[in-house]
Amino acid sequence: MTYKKSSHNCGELDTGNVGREVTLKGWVDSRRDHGGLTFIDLRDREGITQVVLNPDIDAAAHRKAHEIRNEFVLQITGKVSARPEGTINPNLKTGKIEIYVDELVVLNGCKTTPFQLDETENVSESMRLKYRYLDLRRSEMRKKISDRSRTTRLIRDFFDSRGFLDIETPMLTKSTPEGARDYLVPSRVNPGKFYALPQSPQLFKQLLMAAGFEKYYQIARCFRDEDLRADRQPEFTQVDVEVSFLSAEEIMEFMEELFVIIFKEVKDVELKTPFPRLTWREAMAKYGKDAPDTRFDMLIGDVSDFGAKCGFNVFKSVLEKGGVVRGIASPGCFDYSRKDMDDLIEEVKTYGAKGLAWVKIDEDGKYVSPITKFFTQELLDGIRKRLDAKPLDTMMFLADSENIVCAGLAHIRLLLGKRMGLIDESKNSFVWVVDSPLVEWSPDGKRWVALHHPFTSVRDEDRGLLKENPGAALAKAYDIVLNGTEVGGGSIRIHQRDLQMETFDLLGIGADEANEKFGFLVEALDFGCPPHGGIALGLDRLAMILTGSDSIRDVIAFPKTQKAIDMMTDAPSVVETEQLRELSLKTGVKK
RNA sequence: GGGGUCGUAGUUCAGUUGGUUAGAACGCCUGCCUGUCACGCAGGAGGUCGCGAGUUCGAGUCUCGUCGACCCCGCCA
Repeated sequence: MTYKKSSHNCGELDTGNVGREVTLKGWVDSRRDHGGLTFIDLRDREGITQVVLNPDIDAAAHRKAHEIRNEFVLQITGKVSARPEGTINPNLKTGKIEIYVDELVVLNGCKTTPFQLDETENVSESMRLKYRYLDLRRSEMRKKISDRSRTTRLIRDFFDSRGFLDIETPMLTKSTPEGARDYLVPSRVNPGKFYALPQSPQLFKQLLMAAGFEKYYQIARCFRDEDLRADRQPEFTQVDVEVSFLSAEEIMEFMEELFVIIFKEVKDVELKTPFPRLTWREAMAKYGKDAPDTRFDMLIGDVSDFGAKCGFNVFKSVLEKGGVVRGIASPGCFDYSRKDMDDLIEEVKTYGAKGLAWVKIDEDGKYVSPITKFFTQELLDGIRKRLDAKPLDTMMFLADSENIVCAGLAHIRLLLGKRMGLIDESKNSFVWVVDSPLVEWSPDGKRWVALHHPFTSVRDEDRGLLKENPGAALAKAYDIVLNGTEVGGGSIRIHQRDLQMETFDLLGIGADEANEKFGFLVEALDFGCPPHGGIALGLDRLAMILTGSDSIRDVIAFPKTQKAIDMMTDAPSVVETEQLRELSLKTGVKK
């Protein structure tokens, strides 16, 4: 085999190179054998170049080409030629030229691949994940992974150029009581003790502020041992940011600059700033969730006041128990059959709703529904106005606790919004969701739990509420939402001991426990910790939206399945008893 | 922990009311072909219908169980 240095990649040759002797290396994308003449599309990361094997030019190379199959790895040397008239391929960047091969070296063969690497093939994901290295050769995946790399590059350049320090924080850290389940790592040197893999570098970045670094960022891997979803992996990447002395508003403006750059460079989209701001209460009331998809309207309306005046017992009894009645007008759903409506009812039942009431409006504006008899005309007209419903719409209502009503209607809104074509997929709708409650009541735990985390500061004007009415206290928190997906969240942190201890106390973390679990942080606050705050962006989710992917797995080179298994390596796996013994662990489940 | 969808050739799928030898496309193999680029033409190989029970004269098809992938609820400070 004669090794030769590549002179070009497979995507750059053009008519300007005609006559030159070149060497290319790459994979066989396809081979077209015409007996006398054989064409090979040679592919690398940059593109495809057609090479021609002609027995009149080199008989040996032409003979060898007969043995070549898809995905063989080749080194070819030959002369760049302009393609004959009528054989130019306009779909190829290099379509005006081709290479007449005088030396062909097979660098490696390739077995028949378990699935075709064509773009048109819709291969099952488990097959793709098992042979991920083949899946990643497909141009669609290559584009997604390289767009993600570009995004990462832009993020680093952005922070570096603004004086941020990239500082690494430990991966082997301390298990925290609150929040998600930790991945635990047994300590061999300290039998019976465990590290936790970080759910986020939260505490460390705050300590870096106490250390006086002022501006910190890190592209940090984080781990959560919870069940997976299309947008959730057990290990994921977070763009972690923390700054001293800046207000929430200043941090938001600063982050908007970053989003503007990313969308310009990666998607060539000009974002308008400032992004709209929505209070958490508004988001819940109008969209039913704290991560609203603001690409379309179809807003939820509260009709509890009308419900109280009607004769419909389902509404009245819910309201008497402190629940709410809310509705939404679904455009163009007048022709929905009984079956269609029943299907929608099944949808909302997954969120705990017991049913879904509906009133159709015909083209003359008349109400059609089994429940109209419980309402006066004035009530129905009032509801219709509140929901901005039009002829041929169907108004749908949920009556239940506020949480269930919000979740159910949010689902209906997204489902029908999508089905009715209300969502402009080309839009990139950012919105900041601000002023969220600091805590919410957990009926299960019968205690207050932090909506963000225990280090988030309450608004100055709400400090008194921590004791009087914790549920009404709002936080100095801000979440950034893109097209209905939360892509980041941040807050101004607590930087003084008193407030931190008071907040711990509210969350049921007593002084002793606080000292044991977070003593190092509380102590640091006492040693001149500056006011600080920050944000964490979900890089995987951002890349998912940037690349138009439906699943977070498409922007992660080696993701895990819904059962948190790596189909390629088969992790997690059983380990030797000896390994367990060294770690002072007992053998677990027998296999 | 719960609900749903799916599982048939290497891949993507079709398979009627339970009835003869389970099909198609692409891929693969052999041969022919000097202007193809989804090359073409001729021929060929390829199946434990995820797995295990059951019903039946007879099961890819019906029933139960089980395994796996995906989507969702719970969970994810």
